[in-house]
Order: sequence, then structure tokens, then C-alpha cells
Amino acid sequence: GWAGEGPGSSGKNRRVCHAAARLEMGSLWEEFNRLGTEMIVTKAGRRMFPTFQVKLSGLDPLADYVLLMDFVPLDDKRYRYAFHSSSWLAAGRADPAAPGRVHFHPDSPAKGAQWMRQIVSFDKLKLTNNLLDDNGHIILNSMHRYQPRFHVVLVDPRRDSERFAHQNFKSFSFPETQFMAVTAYQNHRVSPAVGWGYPPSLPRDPLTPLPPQITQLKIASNPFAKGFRDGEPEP
Amino acid sequence: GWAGEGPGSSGKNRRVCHAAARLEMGSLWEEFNRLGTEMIVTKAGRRMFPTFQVKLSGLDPLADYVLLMDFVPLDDKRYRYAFHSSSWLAAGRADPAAPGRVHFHPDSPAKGAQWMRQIVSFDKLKLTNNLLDDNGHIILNSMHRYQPRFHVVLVDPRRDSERFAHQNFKSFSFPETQFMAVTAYQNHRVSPAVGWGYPPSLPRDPLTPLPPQITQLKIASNPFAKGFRDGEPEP
DNA sequence: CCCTTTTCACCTAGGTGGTAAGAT
DNA sequence: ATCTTACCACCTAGGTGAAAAGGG
Repeated sequence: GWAGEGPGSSGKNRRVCHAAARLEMGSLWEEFNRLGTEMIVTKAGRRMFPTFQVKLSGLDPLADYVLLMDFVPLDDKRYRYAFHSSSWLAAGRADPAAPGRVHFHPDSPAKGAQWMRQIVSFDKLKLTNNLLDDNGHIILNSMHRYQPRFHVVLVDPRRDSERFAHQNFKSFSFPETQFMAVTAYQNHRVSPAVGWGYPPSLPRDPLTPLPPQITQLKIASNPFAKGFRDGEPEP
Repeated sequence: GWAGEGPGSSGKNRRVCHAAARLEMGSLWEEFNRLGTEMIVTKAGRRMFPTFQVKLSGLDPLADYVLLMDFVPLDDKRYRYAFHSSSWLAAGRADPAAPGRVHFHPDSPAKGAQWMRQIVSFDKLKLTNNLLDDNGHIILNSMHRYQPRFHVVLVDPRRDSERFAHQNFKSFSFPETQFMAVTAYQNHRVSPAVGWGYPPSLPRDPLTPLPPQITQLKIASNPFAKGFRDGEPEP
């Protein structure tokens, strides 16, 4: 949607105050969000899926901008996945915050006209749980919830532009992109095999389709996971 | 080598006049050059191999530079490959010059420190023979000879910097990188099969190894051509 | 137990020269 | 004849989740 403007649009530089960002693939993000989006984090770094992509408007075509993302904890909790109830439970206070990093869009800096010409995609961004990562990836704590944030920063040619830094950027948060960082998918565990799982679950009506779980939705929508698809649906 | 400075290093901006470029993979380029380098051009665009790569020094670490390449005809001739003598022959005047294009290194602009940190590689550059190409590739005439050229351009923050444009760049030409543009390799035709080729060549001593031809050298040195290698030499 | 790491088969995406057909 | 094009098998490079192994 078009929502997501951060607080404090007042007192902004005129070259950023009209900036607007529309989240691409919004319906896919919402589909994931309904199930509770999970994003894999690995030591080497893992892409996000869906990819964070926006269509920009309202920039000064001739001004230079830097585009970047960061990730803010959604709360101060650590979570665990309750197997039997198929739900997330808070499990104490958050771990010490991971080193705060930002990801600059690799095309930065570029003119407003260039950014607005087509969809801006953050597909090079990778998430890691390695606190000592030196590949410049975004470091997150597994089993914690995060809100991706997107920033448009005007490159201010004036001397002493640091003084005006607070006026020169505009931030966007799309609630439907929030997610749980995990090292392995949790939410895919449905109707565990007989033999463990206590108390035993009631026999499930085999005619009631399971709601598509995170893993199934990733497999169905991420081209790189095509190897795990079953039949051959839509042409 | 370190050679290759273009003419007219005088009157240059002090931030470019000390710039130096060392060609990487020089021995490979020379090996190709001894055989007569050929570069494939296609409608869709083809990479160069070897890739044009340089190590830069002498830049102002804090100044911004744009790096780019272009290709200049080495002469005003069109060539054809003389089958029987395994040699190139001039075959009339050059075709009308192709639209002159330049290829900006995709990391441009960047600070001198960034450019000097590691080897600068132009591996995204593609050559095409399509005069109507709209992918931004370099357009060349097949069967014509070219000299790649490399330019370091200082981004001049001054107003009216166009006035100083001639002072703000420095160019490099490495003679060992010149090549013939072709749509299919010509120089790989050695000792044609019996039946045509006139006059008939003398029987070749089977113990005298053939000099490695362009195709064989490409296959041996380009990782993407590994599928055409014969034995499994060096570990 | 719960979570993380490693390895793997299976994909996407795209860069090779060979080959045969097509164009002039 | 000579040059160009389209297609192909075979690579490199790297993004998937599954499964098994590893660690507290």
C-alpha cells in the first residue's frame, strides 16, 4: 500500500518531503504476513523472500539520493515456537541487540529520475545471525521479530550538510513486511508424524485443506525453490 | 604493462595528472595478441575475453571519479580471413562507423580510494554488431580492428565544469588489447580437411605441435568454456 | 528438547564455442 | 564463398528448503 510514512514529516527539505514509496508485491507480503512471515538467517547470509521492493515518486528528478534499509526490533522479546499449539510464545527478554547495520542500495547515489524510472529492488540484501559478520550483511537475532525500514536520503551538496541531516531524509515502514528471524522454518510443522507430540492431536479431517504454511508459500512463490514443488499447477 | 598513457598529459587537473593504470592479466593478453586476438560480437551482446581489468594508482583518495571505456577503429579497413594462408587480408575501406558509444563502469562515480582498493573489472561490458542496439552495449563493425581505451574522469564539483572538461580526464590505451571483431572465430581454421584449400598444403609433421589458436586459447583460459576442454591438465 | 550448522539435490540465471542453417 | 544467426550441450555461479548432524 501507500501507507508507511514515518513520524515527523514536518520541517523536511522540500526535495524529500514529497517523496512517496509504494510497496511492490503487496498482496504476496500480506499473504505471508497472515501466516506470520519467517525469514531465514544463516552464517553466510540469506536473501529475504519476498524481496523488499518499492516504486518511488515525488523525488526531485535532478537531485541525488541515497536509498537504504535497516531493521528495527518490533519488541523486547525472545520467542519460541510452541509445537503442540502451532503458535509463537514469548520466551523472555530479547538477547543483546545485534550490531546495528544498514544496507545501502548498491545503485546509490543516483538521481531522483533514475530511482523513479523503475522499481527499486533490495535483492542483494542478506540477513545473517553471525554477530562477527564481516561481509556487510544485516545482523539479526534469531527468534526475534523485526520491522524492515526504508530510507530516502537527499545528498545535500551544501557545506556543513551534517547540520541539516535530520531534514534531509524520509523513512517508510510497511507493517506487512514484519517478520520473525529464524535459522530454520518453525511454522511448517503441521500434524506431526505419529509417535511423538504430546498430547496426541485429534485425527484431522483429510478433506479440510491445511492452510498453506510458510514453507509451502515460499516454495510456491520463490523461483529458486521450484525444485520442491509437487504438481504442475497454473500454466 | 604500465605503458599506455595517451597523448597530452600536460595542462591536466592535478587530481588526474598522476593517475596510473596497470593492465591486469597482461601475459594472457599478450598471448592472445601474438595469435591475433578476436572478439565475438553478437546481436544480443557478448562479453570480452580476456576481460579488460586495471589496477589504478595515483588518484586522489577523496575525489570522485567516473571510469569508462570506448573503442577506436585501428584503421580504415575492412578485413577478410584468407583461408589458405591462415592470415588476415585487407578487403577495402571500412564500413560506415558504428554509433560511437561508451561504457561507464557500473560503480561510477566513486571515490579514488574505492577505485584503488582493488582491481577494476569491466566484465559487464558487452560487444554487439547490432547497429540498432538499445541495451547500451558497445556497437562494433564485424571484420574491423579496434583498440580498447580506458578513461579516468574527475568529477569536477565546480560550476561551469564543462569548461575544464579537457583537463579533467586521463586516457589509457594498451596496445596488447587490440582485437578483430568477428561474428565467428576465423583464426581457428588450421590444416583444413583434405578436399579443399588450394593450393594443397604440404603434409604437416604430426609431431610438431600446432601453435595454440584463438579458439583453443579461449577454451583453455575462459572458465565458461570448460565444457570444450579435452584432457584434464594441471591440478 | 530446542535451536543451529552443514551438506545436498534441484533449481534459476547466464556465459562458452560448436554446429548447421540462413543470408548475400 | 563468405559472413551471420539461431540453437544447443555444457559449463560457472549462486539461491532454495530438506534432512541429518551437532551443540547446549
